[in-house]
Amino acid sequence: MITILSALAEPTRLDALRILADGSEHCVCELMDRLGASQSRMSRHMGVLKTNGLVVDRRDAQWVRFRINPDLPPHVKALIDSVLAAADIELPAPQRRAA
Amino acid sequence: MITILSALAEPTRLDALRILADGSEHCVCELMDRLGASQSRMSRHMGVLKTNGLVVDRRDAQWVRFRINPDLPPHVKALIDSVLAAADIELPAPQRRAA
DNA sequence: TGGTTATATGCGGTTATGCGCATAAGCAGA
DNA sequence: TCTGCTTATGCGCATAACCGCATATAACCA
Repeated sequence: MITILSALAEPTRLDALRILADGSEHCVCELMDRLGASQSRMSRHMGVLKTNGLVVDRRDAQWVRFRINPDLPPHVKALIDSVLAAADIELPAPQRRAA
Repeated sequence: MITILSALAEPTRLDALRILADGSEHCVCELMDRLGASQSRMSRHMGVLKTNGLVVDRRDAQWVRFRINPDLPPHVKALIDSVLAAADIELPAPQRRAA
């Protein structure tokens, strides 16, 4: 639990998880681009998420595709959902001008 | 959110929160004793929880009584509940011998 | 005032974490 | 095989986190 919380307590990792939370696979290069992270930084952060069992990866030609670990224990899945939901509330939805 | 997760990602702090989760007040000395933590360590960890708004304290004679912040935003309260629930599942209930 | 209990904090040391840079390793296509 | 694209990793650095020790602060009581 401590290691899971530590893994979640880092902005780039949390952002990556949010992207992965759509349920589909994303390669490191996409995450780098979308999060503005350097290659080594992104790779290491994904390594942390993988080591802690939060994500799984798969080699696909030159790419490595990450997705949320589909075999996550239910209470861990619930925890991640709580974290992402709380983070969504914390950053208020982008304001758009009234019409 | 990151600061909250960081605050939760430390064993002594998480254990302290679990004790506070009964809803009542607990002084630092009680937390020290129950968690086997030194005085300065316990005081500093409670300071972190306080700084991050997870708990509030109150001077009561020589004691300082801590309790979960009653004004916690609902999504943060839900997050803490998820964490404690997940931690409870992770450490299985202590086995007791069959009769 | 002086002594006791409870809590906070300054300081220094050790370890952990995050980063960039350079480079290695894996894969595909010419 | 050579080249290019993608990802992983060794290394060193800077900073943050955590700890114990000693001391300061606060409240209580005699």
